[in-house]
Amino acid sequence: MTGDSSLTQTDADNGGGAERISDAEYAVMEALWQKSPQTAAEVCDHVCDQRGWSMPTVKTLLARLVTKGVLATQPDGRRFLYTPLVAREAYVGTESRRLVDRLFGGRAAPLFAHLAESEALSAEDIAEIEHLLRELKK
Amino acid sequence: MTGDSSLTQTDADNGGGAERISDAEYAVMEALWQKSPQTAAEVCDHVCDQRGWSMPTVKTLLARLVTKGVLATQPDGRRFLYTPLVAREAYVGTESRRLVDRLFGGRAAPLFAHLAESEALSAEDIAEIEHLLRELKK
DNA sequence: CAATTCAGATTACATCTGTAGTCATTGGGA
DNA sequence: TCCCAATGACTACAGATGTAATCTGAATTG
Repeated sequence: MTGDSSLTQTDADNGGGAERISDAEYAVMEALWQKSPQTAAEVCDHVCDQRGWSMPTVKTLLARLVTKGVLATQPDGRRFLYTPLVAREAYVGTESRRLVDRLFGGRAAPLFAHLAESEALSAEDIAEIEHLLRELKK
Repeated sequence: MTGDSSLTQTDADNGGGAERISDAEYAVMEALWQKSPQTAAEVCDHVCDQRGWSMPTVKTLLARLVTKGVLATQPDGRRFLYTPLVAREAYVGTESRRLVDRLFGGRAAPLFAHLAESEALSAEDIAEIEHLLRELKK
């Protein structure tokens, strides 16, 4: 399973999975996680308004993400199609764990407690979490 | 209640509470949250080994934190005592919310679900969370 | 009282980030 | 066929960050 199709990935962080994605870069990833592949122009349609960016900015961010090895490019005529190489799930997982590790000594309960205390939990959230707990105990 | 003691705070982010604390800076804050006030040397004792830093590095970080308005200084003879101006609670709250907003659309339940799925929840965590839930419902 | 030393202040510098401008190429329409 | 418009590549540049060296002034000590 070496060459599926023709996605090109710049060898960057294969393996460790470090390569942090910055705030601005994250916005671009969001767009691509919602739908991919997309051209730079399409990505811009999704984010330029929202963030007040111009095309060059998006181009730069896309390029950086390719360099970081989290986006793959695929030539499509004269332009490129961009596809995420890391799943949103993975990213979200890494970031969540980072936070829990840093701020709560790796324990999730204190985070939960904190959210509860700061009233960041809606009734819905609570109901949903109870449900999840029941699932977990099965 | 204007002049309690003689803490000096550089006017920086009074009000908004933005002023992000960087990763390295966070390590310094951790030390001061554990015990304060402390001198630069004491802080270094706590973090220099851990992070492989030298005194100058700690000094720089302390200075930046003072500029950012999250540390207060208090002269003590020829040196300074540093004290956090923002509580750990507050910081942790802000950062948690940031994550939940960015990654989970502001909902805590999906975060919880994610932690559950990725087995980041220990049995202890679960028990504790159940307990918290019961508290919440009272 | 002078020299050493310690602490803060200033300066340094590479990299990362945010945000863009400009250049060069190339496919498509006049 | 030739020029224009679109597109990726390269360059730019200020501010944040990580990490530290050096300068400077004052306290300690012989």
